[in-house]
Amino acid sequence: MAAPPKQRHRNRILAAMPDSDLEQLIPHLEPVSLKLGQILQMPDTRIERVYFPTSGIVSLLATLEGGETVETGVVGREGMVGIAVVFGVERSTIESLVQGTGEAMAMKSETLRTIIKNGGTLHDLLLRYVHSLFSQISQTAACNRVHTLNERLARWLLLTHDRIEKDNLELTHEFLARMLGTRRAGVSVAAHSLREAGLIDYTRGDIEIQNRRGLESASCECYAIVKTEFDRLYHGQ
Amino acid sequence: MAAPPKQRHRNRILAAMPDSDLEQLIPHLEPVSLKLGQILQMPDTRIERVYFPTSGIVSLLATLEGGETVETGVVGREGMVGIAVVFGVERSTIESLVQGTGEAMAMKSETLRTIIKNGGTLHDLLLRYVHSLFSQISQTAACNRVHTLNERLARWLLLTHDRIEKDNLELTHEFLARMLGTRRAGVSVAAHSLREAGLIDYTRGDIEIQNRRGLESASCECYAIVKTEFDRLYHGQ
DNA sequence: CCAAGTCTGTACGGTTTCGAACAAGAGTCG
DNA sequence: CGACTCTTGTTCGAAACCGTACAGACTTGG
Repeated sequence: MAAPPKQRHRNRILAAMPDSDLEQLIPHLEPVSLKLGQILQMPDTRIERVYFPTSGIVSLLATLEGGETVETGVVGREGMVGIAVVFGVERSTIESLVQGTGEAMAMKSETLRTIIKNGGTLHDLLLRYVHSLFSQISQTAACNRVHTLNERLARWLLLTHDRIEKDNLELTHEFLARMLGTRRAGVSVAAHSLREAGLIDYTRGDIEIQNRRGLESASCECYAIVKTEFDRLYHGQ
Repeated sequence: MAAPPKQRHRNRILAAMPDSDLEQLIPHLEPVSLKLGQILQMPDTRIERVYFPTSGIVSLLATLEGGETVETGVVGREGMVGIAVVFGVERSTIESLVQGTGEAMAMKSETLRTIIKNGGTLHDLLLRYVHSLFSQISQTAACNRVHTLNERLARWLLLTHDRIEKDNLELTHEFLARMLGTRRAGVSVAAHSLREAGLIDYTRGDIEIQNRRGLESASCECYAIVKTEFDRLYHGQ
């Protein structure tokens, strides 16, 4: 039972394809659900499928010795999970973890490889997407170096808010700590101060965005930079 | 006056191309020298040319408000400067700065775009290279978050040493600070402690690697991870 | 050879974050 | 309901690093 066409097009990459090209893809796309905490791709493991999210959000994580993790990028319905396949490699050091429940259209890596082998619309779209992701990761690298936890938390909430498309995020401080590469206690303190400022509210495992504008000024410049680059992706240069 | 073929092949991407393909490229390649401190690409500015270094080393920098910079990746003779062109975009937020004097083969962005439009060997090689670069930047993002300045300095020296292919690096603490996204004074202290440990020696503007093994243990895991991913690039998976 | 500029050594108090720990509230399940 | 687990609040001293400043050593140019 295939998903309705509308659902399919919620992914921005698929949506940007001409109907004729998209129709060739459809037989190879399978709707799957993305469950919170699900690992779509393990580090250093063969990538079997790629995912075009239609809702929900996926974190790209770098893993360090001792099991510590740091988020380096996020993928929502503007992108695809499994870009290594576009590069023609079978595995990568990055872990892909579902951070917000949702749905996606999945495709076998092998199929994608065949389809993009000789260029074409999808290939072009994916490469442009890779550019945005590249910008995002670079900015994250700089951000992690120089900005405070408060700023980074605000940035993270904004980036996630943009992708999840609702006002409440179901996640714990512990989870946030693993994304931000810091201690749970640190997140609690930072979240507390954002709450004090009236920017967010939360109870256990549920954070609510209350004042986006406020969050934007509490955040570092990195949010705006990454957002600009993503907007450019789908609205020309 | 064209550079001798041998010089040309010092760039690993070009070296990996079959002779027949490479010959088609040669007319479009122009030898240029890379001078310390030279900016090959400015952020948010149209990328006119791409560079295949044959020696020397180029830093990829993220720029922050207030002019602070943080290095997110490095390119030596294993790669190409200007990957945004591969993605089909004209500009990126990244600045490319020559960090070690050397030489490169340059090509017009427009030419590269035409050549790789319909796939081909160069396209495949570039994509695989992008994967390595991707790994490097992701790792840097995580590294910047969790590792100490001492560890990161050791890592940086090793990555640079691998690319510069000589034992002395001509650069000041001030320069290193801009790469590592920290204070000059901080670098001086860290460098001092590496010298105390007998791993490096230096006078003003000149750092000498004295004990690679030692540096490797002083460095964080990130060096090994990035190196492994690059080695894989040119020696199969 | 002297003056000016550049580079490194080092110090200061202050901020951010760390690692670790314990308390208390909220939900869950028998 | 009570025991248990999960989540958040909060504290402690310690570490890393910050911004700033100044001194001294080295280099360069007149």
